[in-house]
Amino acid sequence: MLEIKYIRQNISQVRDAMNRRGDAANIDTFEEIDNEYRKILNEIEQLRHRRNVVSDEIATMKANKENADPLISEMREVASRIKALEAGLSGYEEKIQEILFSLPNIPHESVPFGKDENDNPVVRSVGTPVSFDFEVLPHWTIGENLGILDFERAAKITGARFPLYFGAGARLERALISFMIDLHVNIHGYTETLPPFIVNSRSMTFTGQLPKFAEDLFKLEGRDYYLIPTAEVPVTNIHQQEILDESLLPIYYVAYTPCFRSEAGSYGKDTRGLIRQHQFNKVELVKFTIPEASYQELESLLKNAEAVLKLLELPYRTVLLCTGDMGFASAKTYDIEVWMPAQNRYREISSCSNFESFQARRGGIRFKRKGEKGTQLVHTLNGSGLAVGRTVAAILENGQQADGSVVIPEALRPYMGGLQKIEKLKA
RNA sequence: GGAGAGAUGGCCGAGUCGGCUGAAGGCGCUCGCCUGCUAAGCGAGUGUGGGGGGAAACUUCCACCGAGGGUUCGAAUCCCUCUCUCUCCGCCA
Repeated sequence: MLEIKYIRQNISQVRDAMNRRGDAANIDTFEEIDNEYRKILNEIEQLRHRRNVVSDEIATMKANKENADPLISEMREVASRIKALEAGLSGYEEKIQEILFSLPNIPHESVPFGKDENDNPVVRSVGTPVSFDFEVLPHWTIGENLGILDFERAAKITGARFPLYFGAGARLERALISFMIDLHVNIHGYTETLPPFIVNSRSMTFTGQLPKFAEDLFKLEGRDYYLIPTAEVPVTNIHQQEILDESLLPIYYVAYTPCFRSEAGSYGKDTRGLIRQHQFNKVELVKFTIPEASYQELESLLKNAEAVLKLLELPYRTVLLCTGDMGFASAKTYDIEVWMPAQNRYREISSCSNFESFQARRGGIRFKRKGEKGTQLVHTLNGSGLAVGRTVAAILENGQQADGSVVIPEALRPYMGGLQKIEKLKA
């Protein structure tokens, strides 16, 4: 959410920014409604002032045993007038709230203008895709052949887009989670957290999933509870409505959680394999920082996420999302894309964003500087470090051998009980 | 699930015949003074959001005592609903 004061004072810049993101419709109605709102509010405040003054007079008159009846009957009318105006005002208030909640963040100046993912510049490419001298198989085939992935049975249990792992596959998923968390905790200095996997609508609103993207979420029937689509939601909300001491910042959290997404509107996309599931595991990095440090923190966050791929020896590239491809709440986002041999292209495996004060404003996450009065909003950042299911897919495809086995990256072997390659389970 | 208690400012904590309480007091914090020694003392200041005025320091008005309604000329104080927290009992991984 943007600051209403900022919008009022910089209406043309905001309109410009919304245009760059491809939607400025709300800004025009905002100006109109806001003016009307302030007009009414002004009238109400004058009446309230009058009421406050006269109520005091009534109090003193009563104390002096004087007759205050005329004033009281006058105030009776003032009160009903106020009530009527307030009823009208709340409509405008709601409308303004609605617009504020629907406005995306303003892109940082370093974000290139663009329409969609084709306009995302590549920042760097690391590692070289291996060339195979046999027919490259997609990870779902590899996994099914090895007996470690079973989408058919998963569909029986639940439905489409759910994973079921066996044996070394299940172990691989678990190993990756531990490996990633250990790396981020021991080497990168993050604090491990294990948050709730279900959150209320307030938390969803603070991080930006609600009210605009409700259709992407799974909601629990009859309750104000949602399954989290990412650990970003519960972890960022750890500090909602708090005033943090400056000395605590920056705060780094790493959290493993399953993620649940309805994937509405993506029918037909990535129907096979682990790429697009209703439930997947992810290790997420979240930072809270002072404003002036947030962009350098974004760079280090990105490096932290990339480090996972480097250690797993998976080829990847990093792209900077253009204005038209960025997420709603983000001011700047890098995507990390891993090489998927069977698809012969790079696929997103991490997304690292700086939200600046967008989430902090919604969630009331502030900090206090020593020696200064007042509080300031923190900047929040997060990034996947990494999406685990997609990492499994990448390992299966990049590590596949002619005989159908899959070589496990060396860094991961200690987490696999020393296993070097995954071979077909005995039937 | 049953029975109670409670939600006030950064923190602790007053505040029930509704009216100079935006909120006593304490702690913490900031600035200044004092003090020659990591302490103590003294003075002042110290919530958030919004509207208006001012270049600014600042000033003025409105709102906010868990949330939302209601009663009233007037509510932190009375009534209703909800949420959350805590204690005891039961149940349970």
